[in-house]
Amino acid sequence: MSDNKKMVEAITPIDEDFAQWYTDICLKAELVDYSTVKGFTVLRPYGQAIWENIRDILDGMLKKTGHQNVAMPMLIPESLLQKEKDHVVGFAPEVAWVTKGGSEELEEPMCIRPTSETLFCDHWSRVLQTWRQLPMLYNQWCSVVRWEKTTRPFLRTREFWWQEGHTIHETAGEATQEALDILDTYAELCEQHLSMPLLKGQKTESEKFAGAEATYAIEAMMHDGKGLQAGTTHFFGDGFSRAFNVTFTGRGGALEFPFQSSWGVSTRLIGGLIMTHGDNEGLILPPAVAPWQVVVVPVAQHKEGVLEKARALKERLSAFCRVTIDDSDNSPGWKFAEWEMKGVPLRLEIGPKDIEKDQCVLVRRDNREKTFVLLANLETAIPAQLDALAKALFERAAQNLTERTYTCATMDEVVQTANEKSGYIRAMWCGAEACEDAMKEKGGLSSRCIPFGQETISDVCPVCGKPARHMVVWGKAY
RNA sequence: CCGGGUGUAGCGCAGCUGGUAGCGCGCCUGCUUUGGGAGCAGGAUGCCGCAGGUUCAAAUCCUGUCACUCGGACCA
Repeated sequence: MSDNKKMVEAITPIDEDFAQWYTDICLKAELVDYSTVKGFTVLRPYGQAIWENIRDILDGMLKKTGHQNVAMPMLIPESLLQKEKDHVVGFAPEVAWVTKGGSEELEEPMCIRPTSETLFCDHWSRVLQTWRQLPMLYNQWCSVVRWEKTTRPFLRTREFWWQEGHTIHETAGEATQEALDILDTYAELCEQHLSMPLLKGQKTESEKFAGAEATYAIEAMMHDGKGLQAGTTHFFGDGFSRAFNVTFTGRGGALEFPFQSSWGVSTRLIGGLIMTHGDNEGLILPPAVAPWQVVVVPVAQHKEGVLEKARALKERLSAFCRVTIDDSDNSPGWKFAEWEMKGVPLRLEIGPKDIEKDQCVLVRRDNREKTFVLLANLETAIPAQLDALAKALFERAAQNLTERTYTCATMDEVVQTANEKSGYIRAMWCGAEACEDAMKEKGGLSSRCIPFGQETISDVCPVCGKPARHMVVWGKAY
């Protein structure tokens, strides 16, 4: 009963100010702290633990499909960055430079990697000799730096943590297939483990990665209807190979250039989790990546035997789930609120009344549903509830994605929908960049992707009236 | 980068017609409590974002700067 005011003060209501609500959660759930340098954040233990869980899942998938981890240098000499033209034009405005070593001016400035294509290519140009070495399927977990103007925790920070995969192949077909396969891997990570439904598709020319021939993306939708590019994969053709003179002797004896792919997902996924699943009580974490899947909260813990029982339970549960116990001096109500803020999927309450009956109370974070469970049944009840919660999160997000996806045939419809609704708009497109710009000007929309599942809404581009070439999903994005 | 807002104790804020800093929460100690953010008593905590300037005197006025935040532009 006591103090709902505290809750209200603690976190901005989600419907009142979504952006502020998001920032509040990042801080109140103790995921991040700001550092003294603009745009750089500290990943606190709880945030880092989520990232490590995401990392471990994806790392396992990548290794299963033959990828190997490597570690590249952090600095890129200016001359190396310059080698691929489109690439340098795309990244030059946002790189940070190192110009001094100790007190000595460097002969050549070096940038802190914004991404490592150039480093991988430089390396391959030295080690690749024969087709027998192909494909090379490399990946690295690292942080990169991009000097962004506007920053927000997880979504856009000047330094962020990610994995970047880089592969080279004998043929263009294999490299393209790699980009598409990894897109599926990302989709599996998001949908199966993060309970985030997605749209898969190809990026338009203007949204493509600097230096790529084709960029593919998974696009998620946040609770407020804005899009989030959750991951991208790229097919480079042999552009980088040629620029960096990466060659191998082919099966026929001729010198050839390998075809290349690269791909990445980052700590931005954590931002996606927050904005997909969170509510007014705080974060809600999918069990697969929750640092704690269950929190044991003893009730009336000073009473004879309660704490001992709770601790024993925690030990028992640790055999099959990630579990912690809150045996601090705080009141039960305080603990409930605190662990809800942190998004722990299941709460297990145990007090004197339960102990008498050999039971406990399980409370689901997403709907606060309480169930009394016999202690003997926990080994089956907990996994079942975690599973049900993961599915419910996915369903809720999928419904949001479906309900907020609108279909428009004319420009009037597009503009009206963009003004009145928040979400994705499916509309046809002729392929001209000018029409993309017009969507931005008139509706504030950018092309999210050309989805793999194409449909024909009309025969013409709503902007210019010329024959339509693709159905594009448009939206406002983070 | 452009525009709005904000920097005072760990958090939220008051003090801003100049006179050397306060409230609530939290924190520490003790006792009582414990099924939705517990109660009482006692206690500790400040380079008032930073740097200059005006003044006998600056949290307060002026200038600059840094950071956070919201919106826009830009952008993986």
